[in-house]
Amino acid sequence: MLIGEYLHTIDQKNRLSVPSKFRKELGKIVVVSRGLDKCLFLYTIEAWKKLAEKLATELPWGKAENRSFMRTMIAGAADIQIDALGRVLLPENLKKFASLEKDAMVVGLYNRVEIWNPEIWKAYSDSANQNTELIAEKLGELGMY
Amino acid sequence: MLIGEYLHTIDQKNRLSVPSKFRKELGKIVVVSRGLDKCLFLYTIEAWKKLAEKLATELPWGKAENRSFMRTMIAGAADIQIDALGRVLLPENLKKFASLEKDAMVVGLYNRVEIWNPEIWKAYSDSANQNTELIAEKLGELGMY
DNA sequence: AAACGAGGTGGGAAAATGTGGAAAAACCTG
DNA sequence: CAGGTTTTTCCACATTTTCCCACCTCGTTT
Repeated sequence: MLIGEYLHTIDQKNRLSVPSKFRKELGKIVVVSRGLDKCLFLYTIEAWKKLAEKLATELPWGKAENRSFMRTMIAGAADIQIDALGRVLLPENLKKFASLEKDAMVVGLYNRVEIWNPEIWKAYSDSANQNTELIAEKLGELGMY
Repeated sequence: MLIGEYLHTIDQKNRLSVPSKFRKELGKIVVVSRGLDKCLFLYTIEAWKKLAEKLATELPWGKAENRSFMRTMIAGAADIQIDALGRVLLPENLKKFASLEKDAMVVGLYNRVEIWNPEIWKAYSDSANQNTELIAEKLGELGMY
């Protein structure tokens, strides 16, 4: 179970430490792809295969936006080996896609990890937190109170 | 059943004692997440997994508000091991979220624990107590006389 | 009232983690 | 094939986190 926020730095060689709490679950090789909302998605191989299959079988090809979504997710993906010290090497194109520079916010989302530019993340989560009623409503729907 | 209010201190290392009465019920590992009204929610790992599973599998990410809610709840949470002396280590981001500094009010609410800044808690419960009529009314609605 | 025990608090030592850089290997190019 | 450049592997440091122990306070017991 991948949860939590971690602020890490990207060094001159484009290496980024994976939070140690995530390493065991992620394994040695992961898949990084373009995500939604200007961040990167990082999956285990298994989770990625499931997702890709779902996309390929369940997403109707008729809609242009679906084709576009699939292409960005799958074509832009790269399988990356986590090095001996628990770091991933970010490809230049993905780094640019997510506006990543010196720092990165690494967040766990249950079955995937997202990598954000910290400033964009802050702006995003600040605006999300202002929506208290929405959160309360959703929590209620889920039976958490 | 988790009930009662306890005023505890957060030490320099961000550790907070869980009231001993709660420990048995909570188990060794808990999840702390952003709650409502600027407090933190503390769940058992089982309760949390149910919620996270629902979030991850049932909420379609097509909708932006679902993604936002997921990120708030899951990324803004932390799984924490209760140490040998019954303390939890609060992550910096959650501490900030709930405006926690030196002291914390730890409150049992039947099936979850809430962690409050004591001043906010006081203000909140004071204002709640002024609404005696409202409380009475709610009790009535629930069929409690 | 002293002794005792349980619960809460604080701090030090040891281990783990994150980061930067050097050495080695692979790659490309002229 | 040599030279230079990039990529990968490895090592070392510093900081953070984790683990462990000692103390203090408060309430209860003898």
